Amino acid sequence: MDKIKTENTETEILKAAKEIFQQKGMAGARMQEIADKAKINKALLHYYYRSKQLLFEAVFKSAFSLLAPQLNKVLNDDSDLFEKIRKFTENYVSFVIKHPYLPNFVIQELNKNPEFVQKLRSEKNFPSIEKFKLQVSDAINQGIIKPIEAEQLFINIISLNIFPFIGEPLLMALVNVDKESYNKILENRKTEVAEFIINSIKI
Amino acid sequence: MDKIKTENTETEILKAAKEIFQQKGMAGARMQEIADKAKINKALLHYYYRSKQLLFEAVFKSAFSLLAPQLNKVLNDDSDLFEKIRKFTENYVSFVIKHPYLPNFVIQELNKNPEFVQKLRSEKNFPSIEKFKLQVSDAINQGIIKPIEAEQLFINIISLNIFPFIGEPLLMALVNVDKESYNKILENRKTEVAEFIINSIKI
DNA sequence: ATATAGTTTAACTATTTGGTTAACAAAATT
DNA sequence: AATTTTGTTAACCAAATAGTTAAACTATAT
Repeated sequence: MDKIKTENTETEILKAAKEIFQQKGMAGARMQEIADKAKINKALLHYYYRSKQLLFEAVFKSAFSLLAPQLNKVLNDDSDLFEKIRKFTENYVSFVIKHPYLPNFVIQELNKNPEFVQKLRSEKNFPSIEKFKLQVSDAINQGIIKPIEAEQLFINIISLNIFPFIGEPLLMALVNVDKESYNKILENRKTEVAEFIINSIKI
Repeated sequence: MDKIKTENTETEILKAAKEIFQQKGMAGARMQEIADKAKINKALLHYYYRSKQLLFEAVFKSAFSLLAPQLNKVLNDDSDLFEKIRKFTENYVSFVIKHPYLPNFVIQELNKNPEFVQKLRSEKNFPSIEKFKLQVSDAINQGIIKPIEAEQLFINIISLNIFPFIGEPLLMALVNVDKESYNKILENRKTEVAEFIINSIKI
């Protein structure tokens, strides 16, 4: 089947490109290396994706479309605030174990290319904070949590969950543990982080 | 003066190299661009630093030696735990405003080159967590704070302080504010973050 | 004044790298 | 069965890029 063969090749390329781009970034990635990993000729990369830039954009969009639903779990989920924080924290660790380089990749390339954000924003499913804001102010009015700006709380949640992965090599060195122990620490954070946040805001 | 002239050129190169490497990373930086920024011929870069790799290492070490004392403020300062958290948080924001690309640069290059950590570890002034551990367990024993592992608390402090800068483009988009408003949010974090942490752990 | 050591440049080289071309192979279409 | 379309490759090209060389220049010491 032609269709199947094509789809396989195209998927193979995207898979290989993801690995290389996410590990080395746009600037550090080499088309030849991607071709090798996909076990095809370099010209085929250009046949399917025209240029390094376009291949990169395909990888980037695909990465972001995996990350966005994760973020939406904090922002646009209907569950109760505390429950939401607990679920997100628990899920996020599992997510990053499946896609270890992904969050770092997205953040890194956004830093080097802040105008990308505009492109992402216009797309559907781009996470919005509005609902979360309402939920936080409701919880404050109902006396469930102490006054805090929703933006600050959101940044705290995201920071506590994402940074331990992005800063892994640095944190491992500072905390002075090996990979195995660090993984245990991360595993513990599945519950630890949520309780840390809830402790801070609950009345 | 010969000496002064040499030192100026060498310093000019390092200054230019810092800017370029910290913004674009090892892979994205171009020797020509560094030479242009330092207003010298490209051959002079090699005269003073032999290779891109060596120039990069000079920049990296210099960057880390600025970051290390900041981290030591949480780890090896003598002040009281709460006071320490407040001071660190306050200082860190000012530090990053002075060196916007620095923390991201260090973390990014460590991710792409985890073996760098070994080189850094052996150097003096490499931050150690031991003192902080004692301080936390003392505070727990004295009933000042709830039980928490020092490692987890440390990771939380660092995450809450560093990530808002590293994730700036992403967070700005998610929180849906412009640069000016985001800067205000960061400014507020100077006190906000410390209180968030202390609220969570104090009894 | 002159030798000497250090500094700087223009021009060059070798290699890497993204991208192209032309020929070939395999399917799909007629 | 013939032809068109799609997929794949080896060989090639031009631009970019790290690094080199040799000569010129500058300042200091002799």
